Amino acid sequence: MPELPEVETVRRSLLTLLIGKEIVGADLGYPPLLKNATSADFAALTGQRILNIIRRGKYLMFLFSGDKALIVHLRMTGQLRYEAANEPMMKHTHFVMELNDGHELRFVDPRKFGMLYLGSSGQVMADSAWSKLGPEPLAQDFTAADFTALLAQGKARAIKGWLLDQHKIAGVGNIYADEALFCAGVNPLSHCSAIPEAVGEKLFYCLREVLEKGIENRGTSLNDYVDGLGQQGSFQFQLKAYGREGEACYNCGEKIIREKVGGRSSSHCPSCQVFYTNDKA
DNA sequence: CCGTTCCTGGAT
DNA sequence: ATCCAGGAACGG
Repeated sequence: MPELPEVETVRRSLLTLLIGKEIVGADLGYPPLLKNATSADFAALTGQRILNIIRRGKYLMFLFSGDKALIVHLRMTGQLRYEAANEPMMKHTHFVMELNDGHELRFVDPRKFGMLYLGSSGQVMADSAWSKLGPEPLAQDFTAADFTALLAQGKARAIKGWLLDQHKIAGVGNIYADEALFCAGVNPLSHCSAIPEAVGEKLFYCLREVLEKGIENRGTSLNDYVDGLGQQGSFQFQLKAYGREGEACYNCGEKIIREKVGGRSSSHCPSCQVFYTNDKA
């Protein structure tokens, strides 16, 4: 489940390996992944050089010469792998970009949930949800005051669903949402606008902390996630809420429980995560 | 705003 | 054999 820290780790792991490389062949084996163009368009990347890789939320954008760009969203099980051309192709490899260094950039995605967009950088931002994303939680000019002001606009919506809404804040998924809420002591069902300002600020700093620690630890590898070189992260060993159902809370010893919030499983401590509500008792 | 859907592999 | 994981598009 690649979220912001995992996607950023993939970006960093690929960056120096790919910058300046020329694409000498491009094959899209499963065309439905490419949402706004054809496999012939994909093949036409041949001859271009890779200029940069940037990230916004959980989206990666590869910038090529010739004013071309490719947006890749890994969704649940997508992997971008830099592999030697003679390495056996993994099952569920859906695109291959041959490079002029004897390697290939391969996209592997068992569940085929991934999304690709191809075109000019302006086009791919418009065709994907890139341009509709909320602020980057780690951006230096995004402040606690900005965050609490946005939070207040969430009104009676459950904070968990709000954190997962990419239009509000970019890059947060189920794991880091649960971790941030645990860190801040906020129940996932809490109403956004009922969260006291000081607690909202704490949530902001907690969110940043778990995302930064996630990046420092090169991501959370629970099921499928690996970086561009196939290496696992280690943040799964530092999780305090996500996936700890039935285990003792590190703060109070109470058992962590899991319940559905907005259709998604949510792990939290029933004792030290406070439920803030707009409803009058 | 919420629920449903996409898809496969792993757990039960 | 059935259920579940869940990011985001889509429909209501």
